[in-house]
Amino acid sequence: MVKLVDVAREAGTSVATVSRALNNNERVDPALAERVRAAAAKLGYRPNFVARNLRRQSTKLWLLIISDIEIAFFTSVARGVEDTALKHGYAVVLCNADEDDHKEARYVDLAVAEQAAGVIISPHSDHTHIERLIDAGIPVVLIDRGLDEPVDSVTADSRGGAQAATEHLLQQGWERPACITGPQSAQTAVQRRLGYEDALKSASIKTRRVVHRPFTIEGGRTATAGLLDRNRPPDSLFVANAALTLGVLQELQTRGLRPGTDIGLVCFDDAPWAPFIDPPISVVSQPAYRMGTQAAGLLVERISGGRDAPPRRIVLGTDLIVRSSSLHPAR
Amino acid sequence: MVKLVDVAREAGTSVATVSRALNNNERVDPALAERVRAAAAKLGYRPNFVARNLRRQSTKLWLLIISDIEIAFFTSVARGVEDTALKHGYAVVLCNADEDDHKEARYVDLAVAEQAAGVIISPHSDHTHIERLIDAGIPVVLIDRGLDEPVDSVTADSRGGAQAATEHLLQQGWERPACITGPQSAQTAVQRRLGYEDALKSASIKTRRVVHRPFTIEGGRTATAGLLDRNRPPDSLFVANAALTLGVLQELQTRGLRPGTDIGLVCFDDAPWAPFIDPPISVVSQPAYRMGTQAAGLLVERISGGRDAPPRRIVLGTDLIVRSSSLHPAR
DNA sequence: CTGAAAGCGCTAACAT
DNA sequence: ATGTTAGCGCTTTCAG
Repeated sequence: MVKLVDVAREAGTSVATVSRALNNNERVDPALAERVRAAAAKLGYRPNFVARNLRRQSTKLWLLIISDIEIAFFTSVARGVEDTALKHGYAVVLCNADEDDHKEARYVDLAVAEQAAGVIISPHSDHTHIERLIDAGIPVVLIDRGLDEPVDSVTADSRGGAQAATEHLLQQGWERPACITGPQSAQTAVQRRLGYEDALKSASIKTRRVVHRPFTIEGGRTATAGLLDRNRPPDSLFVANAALTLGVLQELQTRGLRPGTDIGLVCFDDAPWAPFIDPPISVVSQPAYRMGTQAAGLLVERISGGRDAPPRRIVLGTDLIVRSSSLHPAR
Repeated sequence: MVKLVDVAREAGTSVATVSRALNNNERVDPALAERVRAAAAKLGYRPNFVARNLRRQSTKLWLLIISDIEIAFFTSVARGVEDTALKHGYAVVLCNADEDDHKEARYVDLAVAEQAAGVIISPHSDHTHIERLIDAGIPVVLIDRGLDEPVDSVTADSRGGAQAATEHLLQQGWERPACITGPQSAQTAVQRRLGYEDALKSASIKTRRVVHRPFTIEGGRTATAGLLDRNRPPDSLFVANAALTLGVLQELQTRGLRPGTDIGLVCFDDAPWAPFIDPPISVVSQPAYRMGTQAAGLLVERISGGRDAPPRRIVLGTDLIVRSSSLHPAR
């Protein structure tokens, strides 16, 4: 490993000058600086971030802790975060917490141990993790899911989107909707359920038909099976995310039920494949990429600007995109 | 920030003892050790990895550098890597290089600067990055794409899979296939093209009809449009990944062409949505998760075992899954 | 079994 | 403008 002192010797100067020249923020004689850069290049010098970080007591690294890497929504968010981070000189690494408080804790520990410059996280349910970050003085912004903590956050209007989707189903003429949503521990899952119930309430429908499952394909499959095996099965479904939807589709196919003909279907998240399903799926679309850029923007401000500024909560709207799966055959 | 010396004071001992007690690898008096642990807990001590890493000159961190986070294949790989890494005490963070040599270079720099314990990477095209890692003494294993470098790698048999897919198309009775693949710079893209051409050769078909595009939805769309606008358009398509496939589907839908009826279609990668498309898509399936676990296993061995052991190249087989999109209507 | 002290590579006072 | 040096928090000899 070639280090500063080696470069200094090669360039015939001191480590301090080399450090200054290479970080080209201090005034150092242009000719000398050039000699230093040449020496560094010749020796193939690479700064040791570990040492630098220890000395500076700060890094240029963000951790983006998401709850499930296999959900397309989060990968779009990640893109947004990344693009913005890059512009401001931060590197961002992704951590997959997998809807698991334990794994999430591991990554939070990693963030404080590595002295991350900031963290963007879609928290599962354990708010103590967020507090740990705050205690360690690491700026945090929540994404996708808010918490009661006084922290910056960027979320989509899950409740409103769910309500709109359900109302659409009802307007189409479907009469016995059901809601398949994520685990009680995930804020988005309950918000979407609440929005669904808001719509039922407005329509004076008493029967709720709500089922909570993990946000997985398997969860969607078993939820659908359970619902359809009831005495009075639902005639339509509001599904709270794309993974669940895949499971719903699977179970429907198994039973020979066709969305839009035999059963109404609206889903949260506009997955890229939604338009090509048979029939095309009606969805509630979230501005995932923009959520990422906004969260990153908030983090940048929090880091450089006012550490003590009041927390900001950004809530972005959702769009209902009607395709065929939600259309009632009688109309 | 509470540090070792604080814990030492609280426990009435020295930093050395605290360090030993907390890393519980040295022989230290059980009673004292207990007192130290209590003090650490009371003060909420968290080790500073930056300092530890600087001293140890090593970390427990892996970087997984993938070429596109939005491709489901890579997210499955990531799961596999992660699960295995965890078992061996490593934390893994994901880096999205986005099929961009520049971004890839940034993350490679990050790996050496942060002294990563190991790197798993699906290289784009620039083998100098790999060399940089090797020069820095960081164990590397390639995934998805091999290179000529003497490094461990885990890949799928892209060429064989592509050949099988194309032969299947031909056996079905399609006569004028075309191939939509990724950029020339991606090894998988050319391997799949080669497999496609192998099949044509065996069938004595001279017209190649190959188009290279970025591995994106937009790439698939424009490729399809270009192909269909030719004088003698193809009657069937072999598509080299899932993102491209989405674009193909889009363009086909726009033109009112139905796969399996108007045009044959087989794709690489068994995306979770493939069975639910109208009609269900025939695919070549790669064992993504297993590729991840195998790569991680290789890395563990490389780190702990023989640094100088000869490189191992693992090639996993692929499966052709026939659904409806590839079936010829005349049969 | 425990403590004192050196030093990982770098940056930032401080001195010149 | 440049050099000298202390020290970031930790681990690990080396003494005791």
